[in-house]
Amino acid sequence: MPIRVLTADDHPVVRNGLRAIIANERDIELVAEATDGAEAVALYEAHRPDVVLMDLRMPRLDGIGATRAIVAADAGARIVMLTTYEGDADIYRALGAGARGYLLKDMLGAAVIQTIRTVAAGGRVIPPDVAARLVEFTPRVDLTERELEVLGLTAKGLRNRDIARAIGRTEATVKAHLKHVMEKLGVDDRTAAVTVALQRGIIHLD
Amino acid sequence: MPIRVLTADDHPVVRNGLRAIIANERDIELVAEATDGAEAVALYEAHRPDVVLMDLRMPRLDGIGATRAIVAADAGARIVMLTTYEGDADIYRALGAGARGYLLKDMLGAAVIQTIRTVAAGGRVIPPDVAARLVEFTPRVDLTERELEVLGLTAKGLRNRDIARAIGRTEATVKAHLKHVMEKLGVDDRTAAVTVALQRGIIHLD
DNA sequence: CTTGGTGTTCCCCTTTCGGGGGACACGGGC
DNA sequence: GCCCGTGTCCCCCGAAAGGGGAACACCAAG
Repeated sequence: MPIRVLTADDHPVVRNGLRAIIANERDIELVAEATDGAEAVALYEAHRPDVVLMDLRMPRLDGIGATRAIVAADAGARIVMLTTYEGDADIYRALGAGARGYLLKDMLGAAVIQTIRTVAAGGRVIPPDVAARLVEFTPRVDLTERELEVLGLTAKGLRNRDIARAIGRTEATVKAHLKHVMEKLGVDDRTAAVTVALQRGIIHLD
Repeated sequence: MPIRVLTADDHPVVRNGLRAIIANERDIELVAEATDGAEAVALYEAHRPDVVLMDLRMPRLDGIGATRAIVAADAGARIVMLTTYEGDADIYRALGAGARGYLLKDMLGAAVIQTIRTVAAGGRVIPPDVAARLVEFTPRVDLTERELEVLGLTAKGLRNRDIARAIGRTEATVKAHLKHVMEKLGVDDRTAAVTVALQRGIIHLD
């Protein structure tokens, strides 16, 4: 029995590429292709594939959300996040959501196939080459909900006073949160806090 | 005689996808695949393809630089930038560098084929659907070299004083440049200047 | 040649930030 | 019960940042 695979990516070119890569393997069968996270969840339910190759960035529902939804319904789901490197935070979140693997898009087709087989067999592919090392050198940073909220508003260019109004708190509170954020990120000004958080995937523009 | 095409993208998955899309067309031939900008320039010289499908973001030399180099050597080169939307500034730069088309990666394979034919025939494909509109609503912003330099250092989290030292000018000068940047971008603080510039592709992290 | 625009440079003044603390309430975990 | 993380708020003060001019060089157009 072949390994049944579902792909989820909003770029047709990427879907085509994965289809082409999989087509060469006799024992791997592409059962469906989703174009966004919501569709991925629906198609997973409909086909119950052995492995899901999921993009992180998608419309409607992103890869993290789709992974959470699928794993919630089927704890045994084998999902591989296949994306470009967008910061260590996304890796933590993907694995935290239940992903069994994390592949970078600059890997060769052979690596994709290899990963599908490994994950289908119940294994995990926590990038031994790339992410693993990056993760070693970048201590994990956990911001609280409030800190994340304040940082997000800071990224929009709001002043402490306006952030305070936005969240219904005093400016002193906002300053305290931002101070903690800067400490955790190891920087000493709001602009650096924002760019570092963006690089590490802790926050996103949009 | 078939339309001879060269692709340039650092993601194997994407190259596979383009190869698969092109393989279905009898009159289009994929003559070579580059994995970065420098290779694209070399392969262009070696094969002189009719059309180049070029990614914007690549190692060593990016799509803009590769386009400039190719066009400098062959003014008649027909290059299509094929990338995800990363701000209007990149579109301006790509077209300014000599690209004949600008395709978004979320377009269907048919659109890619259509574009190849149009550009091969000497036409231009300035995205009639996406970029065109976005360009209408986002007035073009041109920052001077100095302003760009100051903004870039600001994004790294440097203080005005340190930026001043870095470029060998006084802090007052840096503040003036930054003030102009904020005016041009329509914001009133450095953090917003950075995030807006990032969104529009005027500057990049890394 | 003179005008006008652009890019660069600089200073003064007011507002906002960042860093050093510390305080108190609430909740879960040991 | 006690501790610790989280969230809230406060003070003080020096350091940055933002806003409003303004001078100068340069180049292109009238």
